[in-house]
Amino acid sequence: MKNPYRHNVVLGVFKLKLKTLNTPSLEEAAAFIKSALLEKATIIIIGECRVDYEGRGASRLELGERFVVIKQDGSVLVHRPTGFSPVNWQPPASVIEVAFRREIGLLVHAVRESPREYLTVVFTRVNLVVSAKLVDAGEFVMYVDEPTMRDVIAETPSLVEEGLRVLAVEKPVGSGKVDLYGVDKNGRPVLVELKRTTATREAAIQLKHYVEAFKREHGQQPRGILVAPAFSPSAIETLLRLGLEYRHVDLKKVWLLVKQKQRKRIPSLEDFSKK
Amino acid sequence: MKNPYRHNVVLGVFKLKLKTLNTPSLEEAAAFIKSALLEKATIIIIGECRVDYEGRGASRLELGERFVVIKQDGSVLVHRPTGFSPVNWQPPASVIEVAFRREIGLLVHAVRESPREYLTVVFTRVNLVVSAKLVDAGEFVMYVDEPTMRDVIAETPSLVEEGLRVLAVEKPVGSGKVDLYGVDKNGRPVLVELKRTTATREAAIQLKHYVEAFKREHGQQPRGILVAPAFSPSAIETLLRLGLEYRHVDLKKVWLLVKQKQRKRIPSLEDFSKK
DNA sequence: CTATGCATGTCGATA
DNA sequence: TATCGACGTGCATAG
Repeated sequence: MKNPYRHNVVLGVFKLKLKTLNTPSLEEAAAFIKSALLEKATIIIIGECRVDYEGRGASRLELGERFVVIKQDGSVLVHRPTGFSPVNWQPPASVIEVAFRREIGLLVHAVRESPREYLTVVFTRVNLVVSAKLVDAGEFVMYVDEPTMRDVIAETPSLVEEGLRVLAVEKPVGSGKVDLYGVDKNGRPVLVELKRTTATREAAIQLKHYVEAFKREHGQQPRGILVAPAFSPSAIETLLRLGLEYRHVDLKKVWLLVKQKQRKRIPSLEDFSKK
Repeated sequence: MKNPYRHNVVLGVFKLKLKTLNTPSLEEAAAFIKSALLEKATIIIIGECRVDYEGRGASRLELGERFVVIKQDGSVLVHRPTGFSPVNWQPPASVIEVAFRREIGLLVHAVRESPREYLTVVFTRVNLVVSAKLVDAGEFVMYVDEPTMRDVIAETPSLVEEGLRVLAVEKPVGSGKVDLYGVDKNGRPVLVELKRTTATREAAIQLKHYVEAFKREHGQQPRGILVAPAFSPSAIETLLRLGLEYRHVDLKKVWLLVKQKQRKRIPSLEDFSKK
């Protein structure tokens, strides 16, 4: 047989280089995957497998149908048919070995140093293997996130309080950095801690830490204001108990200001959805 | 043409039901994916795409080659050729729509309510589509995690301190729960906070919160002990400043005790790896 | 449903 | 390399 792979198809040589291998024997699959690893391709394996992991934690996954992804940087993902998270994985830069063992099956072994971790996938059946050399230089921009929110409020401090003047962002205080530092209309120092999502008790405690560190370092008691779109009950209880303040911020207002700054309008997703 | 799909292959009907579609037109891909969605299959699309997201945040990903997974429960993952994390995603139970638009391309639109979030993938080229009905009832056991560590130490408190008696696990204190509550050999109350990984300043602050809440509720100052395999410098600094204690715990010892309790030995991964 | 805390969290920035 | 804090964190669990 000239070609050791059944149903082997090579497509789009000049663009995405992609190969598929349908219903191979485990031995054929092993050869195909080894070759794809040498090419540093992204590999997707669909079939029936068991998974063992040992490292920072330890787990065992019994037999079932899943798909396994080996990426071009050595990361490995084992995905079940439901759920966002992979059930098992190995981070980038893992060393990957593939072997066929007659008595066991197709082994995909990923090892990582520091911390030392092992992931072993044992396939008892392979339905499909895909190998693809993906080229992806597309820019990724997250344009509504915590840094954005911080910058917008730094430029428009009235969103927090009238008369507030912001003097620094990410000001080092103690062993950390407070999001915003400024003075209020009475000239009193103000520390602002920002949360993009609902603020928890932890955020209140974090702010308290900054307030105390500031007092130790500057000998002056600053106001501490926690700014967030919402607050958990325990956050409010803790804030009041610790003598701190809080302000709601309307994320929609922040977004509006962000979009005003961005000249080129980003098309709404509604434009794509049907009426 | 009887079959609207080129290179359509149906395999393993009695086991994993899998179909592939090679180098389809965008229109063919749309039809194939719609059909697969009706079957509630796991779908993998490999090709060139752009991605927009808007919801809790907002992002745009420019053109590049990726693979997109639509799982049987409505979760969507957009993966670049490197990295553990998907660059974009939609959680389970999202509503998915697929459409072909001559001027735009192949649209995969995933919408989620509460919070309202949109994900739109626009394919300009599709190299491969895979549809697979995966059946996965395999049990997943994580046998070294924080609850395990807590239970082991609860049964063997000498790992923390000689003479310590544990009276409660997950004891409610204030608005949270402390991992272990007990009394030392002198009858003084002890609160133990456990970390499975290196303890940070946050962990120390969390423990302090429990100690203060306990004092408020019981009128008695308890000892607070942070137990972890390692401690960051700022954690130690904070612990000392707050009058708290810390103890190293050897995870290997904990594992040994776990494995002793588990009668059936879990096979080592070394058994699979070559000599 | 919200609130809370763990996670093999991952990831990026920084010292 | 280790530490630190954000994350569209996800996720289970308790109330």
